[in-house]
Amino acid sequence: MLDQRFDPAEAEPRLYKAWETKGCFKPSGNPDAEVYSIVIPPPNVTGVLHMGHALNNTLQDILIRFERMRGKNVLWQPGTDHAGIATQMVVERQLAEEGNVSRRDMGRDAFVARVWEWKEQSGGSIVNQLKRLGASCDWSRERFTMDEGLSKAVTKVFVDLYNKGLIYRDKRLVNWDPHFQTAISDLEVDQREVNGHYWHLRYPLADGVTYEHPVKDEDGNVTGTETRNYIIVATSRPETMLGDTGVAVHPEDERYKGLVGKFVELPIVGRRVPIIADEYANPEKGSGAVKITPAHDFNDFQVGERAGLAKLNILSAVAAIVDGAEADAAGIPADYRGLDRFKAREKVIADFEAAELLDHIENVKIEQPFGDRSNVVIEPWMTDQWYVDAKTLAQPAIAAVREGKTKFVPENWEKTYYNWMENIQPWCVSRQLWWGHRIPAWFGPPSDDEGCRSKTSGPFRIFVAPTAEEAKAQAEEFYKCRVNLGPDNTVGYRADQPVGPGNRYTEVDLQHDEDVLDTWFSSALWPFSTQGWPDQTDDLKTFFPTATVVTAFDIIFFWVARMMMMSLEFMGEVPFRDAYIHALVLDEKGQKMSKSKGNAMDPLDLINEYGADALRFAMSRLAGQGRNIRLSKQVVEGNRNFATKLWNAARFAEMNECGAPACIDFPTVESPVNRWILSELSTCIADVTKGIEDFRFNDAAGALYKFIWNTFCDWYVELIKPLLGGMDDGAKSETRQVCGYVLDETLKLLHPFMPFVTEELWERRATGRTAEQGFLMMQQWPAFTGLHDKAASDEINWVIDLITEIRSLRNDLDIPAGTKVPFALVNAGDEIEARAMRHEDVLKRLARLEDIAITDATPAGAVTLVFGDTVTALVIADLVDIDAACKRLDKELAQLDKDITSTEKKLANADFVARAPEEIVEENRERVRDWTARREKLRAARKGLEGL
RNA sequence: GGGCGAUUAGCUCAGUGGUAGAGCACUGCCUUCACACGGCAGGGGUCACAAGUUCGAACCUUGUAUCGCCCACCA
Repeated sequence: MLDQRFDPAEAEPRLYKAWETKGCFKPSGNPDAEVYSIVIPPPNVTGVLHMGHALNNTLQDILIRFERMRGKNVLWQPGTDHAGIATQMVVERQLAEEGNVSRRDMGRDAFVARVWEWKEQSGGSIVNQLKRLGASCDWSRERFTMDEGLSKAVTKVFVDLYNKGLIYRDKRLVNWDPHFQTAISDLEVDQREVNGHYWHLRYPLADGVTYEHPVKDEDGNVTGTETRNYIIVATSRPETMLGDTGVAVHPEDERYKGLVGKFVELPIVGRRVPIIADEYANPEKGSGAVKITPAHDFNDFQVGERAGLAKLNILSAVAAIVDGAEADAAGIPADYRGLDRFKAREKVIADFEAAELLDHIENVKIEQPFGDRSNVVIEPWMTDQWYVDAKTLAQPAIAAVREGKTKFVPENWEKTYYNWMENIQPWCVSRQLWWGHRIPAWFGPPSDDEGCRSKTSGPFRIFVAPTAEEAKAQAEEFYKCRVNLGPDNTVGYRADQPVGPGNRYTEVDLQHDEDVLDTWFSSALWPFSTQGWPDQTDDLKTFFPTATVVTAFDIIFFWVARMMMMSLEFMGEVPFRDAYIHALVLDEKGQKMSKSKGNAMDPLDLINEYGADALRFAMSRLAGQGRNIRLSKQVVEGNRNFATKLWNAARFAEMNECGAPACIDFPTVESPVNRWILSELSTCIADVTKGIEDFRFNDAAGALYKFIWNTFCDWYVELIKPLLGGMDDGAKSETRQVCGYVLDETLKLLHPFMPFVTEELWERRATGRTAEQGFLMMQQWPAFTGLHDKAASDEINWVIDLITEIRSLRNDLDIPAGTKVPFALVNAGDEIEARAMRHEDVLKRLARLEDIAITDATPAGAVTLVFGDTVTALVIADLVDIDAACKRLDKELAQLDKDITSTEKKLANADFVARAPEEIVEENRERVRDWTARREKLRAARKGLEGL
């Protein structure tokens, strides 16, 4: 006997373990079956399950369980991502808490060993959390982006791209994160609006130059000019003036035209820098004159390139402090050395103020770049980094989507994809971290006879190879001398080797690049690196390309686009046929959930409280395409209630011995109610199947909710109670079979969404089921082989409508629920009378009727109920509230009058009749006929009431 | 600055040319033998606004307003 409720806390872990132990998550390996594979978006190894993961993996699990039940050879490939910055951060924090030495004191090898240790001990707890959610990944194949195999793939891709000229080293401005002390890619920078200032600084003009500057009154009208021996520039970052190498004005700006070609004398550093004309200067912004710091600003960099200005690094590349070799050349005073950039800012302002060169300060909101993980202001920096030629790789990736080889769902994300891909910038892939894939590049001294492969050649000769030994061999071949592999952790290279005859070195030390690759570089290979590439494994042949990738829109650029590029380059194929882009999970107010806002809901809390099924179904029902999901506790609770409802339906079945039938011979089913529910089931199967196929999870879940609660529980169960309690053994047996069958089929349909409660019920309903049939999750997906019996549907819908009408009337007339009322059909006709008699028990039971009489005249003291246009039925009651009955009729009559009038008006319109499709016109005519007939009957009933 | 999306019942959202829908919340009744995590019955909307196309518009077109998000080099 089933308990009154499902206990998820007890059942879910037990069921999950049973599935996993029995190997249910492994691919079937059936060579005749179609293959269906998904690679999980690898969560960070440091990650904890959040709502986004919960949604993302629920949707994948639905697809996976669905296709598995459809008999496909299914693989859901799991794994985690080494997450360079995040992981390094976690371990460094741990070191600090334990009072240990810092990473730098520890040294690279020891630190990396320590991270691995952390990973083995505490990494990947998210895997267990995914199991709580019910994710049916094949964990025996779990991968990690820093596995040996995946690292091999990463190295190969880097080397190959380098050899193809698609990876190169370049010195240009990068987004420098001063907190983590590494370069980051454009995507890892968030623009945030903050309260800031424009400092309007006076730069004295050199060589005694002066000019006339317009003076404005308070209303902005020019009232005259004043003579100035300075030019004003506005800046939100005053400290960068230390690295200024120019001042730009717009060529058409009348105010400054005369100053182009002149110089300013830069305060503090005393450097002469030119005033140049450049269209970048916007006369409307600030003072119209803009200071140019090419080494610390992306715009200025380009202006500097055009004007041939020097690029002076004034901040140290180790921390955001004023330092570095070039600071000397820039003439920066000694008391600025070692100052933090913001301290330097204060000092610059103070110095300007002291020199009476600070014109004024303006309070403004400014957009500032922040590191998305560090949350500190990004410093644009001139450094040598590795870049991927994304523009070249993007072309086939764009074409593949245009040709429909990969489809985005919903389609509108293709625009976002194109937009980004068509404007893609070089991808900076080197990171100054220790945790990650070390870049397979070795530096040697430059040679005179051949420049190195980087765009700006720099002082290095670069050897890129899969292993140090191969790099060494390359170098020996190149230098024609002895080559040593330099020790790790030494910065730079030894170019101080003696040069021999013929301008050749006699001995060379190679230094392994210190940097590691962007984490997303390895993620981009995930669909094929997890399957054994670069080896041509069976898994690779079987499961690549994958069917679908499921991810949130904020990952399109980071991951989806890059998988497309890498996959097309190295596999010559798209990595997935469909990219399903789902929404973000927001809180009930539509705010993005975040720890700092304190509005984050923990999926594990919800799972503990309501069960994983409830959370999964809640999200599925809300997962409409193109919509964000607003989740609240209340919604999850509602879906837990749904699970209880299903559970109790099964309990009802159990009490009434509705077991699991071996099979149903549909054509032999006799009872209309059973034929009706089988028809409804067919429709439900079609809707759910189509819904999942089309990634319309909310439609599929909605169809199930409606079928189970409204159709099965509210009506079918009630309608069959008389049959189950009746004397007709044939009907009873048939009903038990059909009820059991429909319930079992429903469990299958619901299983991808609510795997636990359905599996539990399947097991508990095992009576009559053979052991070999096994788990519900391994059952075959229901096919559309039920039946569609229109006559049965018409009949049962008639019964349902009649019961509803009578209940409504009873309610309006305040007839107590317990009171049984006599009921009569008046001149209803043979067919209707027969139908009513067939369902006499049900009608009496559900409408709470005393009896059903067949008459040809309205009984005395009765209230008539007009049901449909052919049936006149009536309710007899001793104490009827006449006023209430009249009111009810009047209300409906008023509505009918309104409807009839407006429809008649429509039909009187010649254009409508002439141009609208015939069936629409006929539909309207029929409507008027029905309504008019009904109105006549209602009017008669109204008259009858007045006589009481 | 560019792009995308949204605006339908108190709330969350379906509905893409033919009589406005669901869930939750709300109101009333009901401890009826699967379920009070329940049942039955209700109330509640000029479909943001304006113009246009059409016999007919929540739906198509254009514009406006408000909100949200993404991208973009921080004077």
